[in-house]
Amino acid sequence: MHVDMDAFFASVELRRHPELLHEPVVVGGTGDRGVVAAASYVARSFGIYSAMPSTRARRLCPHVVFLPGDHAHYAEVSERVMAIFHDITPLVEPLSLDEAFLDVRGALHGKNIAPPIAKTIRERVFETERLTCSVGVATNKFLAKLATERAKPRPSATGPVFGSGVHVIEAGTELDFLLPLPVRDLWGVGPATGAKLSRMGIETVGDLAAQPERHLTDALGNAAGLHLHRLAHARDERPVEVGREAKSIGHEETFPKDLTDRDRLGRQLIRMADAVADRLREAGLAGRTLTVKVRFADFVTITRSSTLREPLDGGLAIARAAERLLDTVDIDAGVRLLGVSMSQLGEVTAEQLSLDDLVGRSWSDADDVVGEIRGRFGGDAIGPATLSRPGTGLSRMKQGQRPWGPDQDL
DNA sequence: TCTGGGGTCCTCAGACGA
DNA sequence: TCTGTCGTCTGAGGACCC
Repeated sequence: MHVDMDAFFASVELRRHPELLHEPVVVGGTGDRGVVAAASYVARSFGIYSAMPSTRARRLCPHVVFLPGDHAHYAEVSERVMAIFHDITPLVEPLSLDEAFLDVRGALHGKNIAPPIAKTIRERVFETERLTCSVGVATNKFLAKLATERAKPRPSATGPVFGSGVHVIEAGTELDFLLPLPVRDLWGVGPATGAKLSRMGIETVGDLAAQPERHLTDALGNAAGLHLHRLAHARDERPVEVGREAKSIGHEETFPKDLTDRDRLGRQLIRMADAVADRLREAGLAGRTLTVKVRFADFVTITRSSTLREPLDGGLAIARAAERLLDTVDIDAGVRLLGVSMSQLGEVTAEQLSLDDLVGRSWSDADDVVGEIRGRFGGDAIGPATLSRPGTGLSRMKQGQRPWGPDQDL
């Protein structure tokens, strides 16, 4: 079973701003380089959809109401919704804040009671949160996700057209549902693979299913070819996975204007390293592989990475290593986006220190103390001195504070 | 039309040791 | 000692997802 909240961020905002209920509302980056994170159904009736550049959304609907978004609040709501799912079954695999897979086979006791369970979930979510969700029921994960799409409300000129909110693909009817769909509907077929398949004359899942496995692995590579061949035959044995652990933690930002000044970029890098270190420490993790990502003015994107002998979780250590990587990059063309991420994560055992302990200790110890001070007095209580210089216009930025593009100049 | 941010997974090439 | 092969690791980049 797959559950997906309807226009989640936008719906949460409409709940807080009922006066906007009949207005086109978008949650996303408000600046020229922002994108739409979620569009209300009224906004969708103007042709606005997620991931659309904010400038284009404004052109399509000049009176659209842009809201900057509140990631922390959405996370809280998400947690409560997930708790409702957990009341139904312990086998819940969240995919993002607004959707999850549920394995309800254990609740079936030999009977197909998934449809009533789906109905119950919708009712409970609406009763407790005043939010609607759509549910797909099928014999495996990817079909359940496709079923959810069929259950979703559809935007129209007069507002959203709500269906039953639940779509069930009965066992034995999987291929009837699947084969007529456009191949682009399959999980793993994006613009690039879609274009490649189209050049091979493959437009529908049926076309794909008719291909020998070898044709697909030759054209798309081993993993993607096998994966799509299986999906096209409605085969997906992936279990609902509970408690998946993060494999990387990173932070990246697009600047309102391209940067060419090395010092300014360096300060941005320190700020991002600091944000990543914060999140690593919160999770009790350290990373061995550091990656710096640079996107130039022409949108060409490169990464430079380095695997370190010792795992890092300190802001200063990460920043220093990141600066060494940045120094290998020619930034004259202008940098549009900069990012820092850590992977090869492992647990660390934290050691608490006081400032008095710091005399004669290492920078990693200082990072621990910084973490503790922020824990007690808030995230802005302490930070790298580089970021406090008058005139830098910089402040510490945590995940979600500017998640959908820059709002104003640096 | 001009493209965010946080991720995951895959491919490929090169280095290196057995 | 030299060569070839294989597996593994690393680094870079691409594609995809929400």
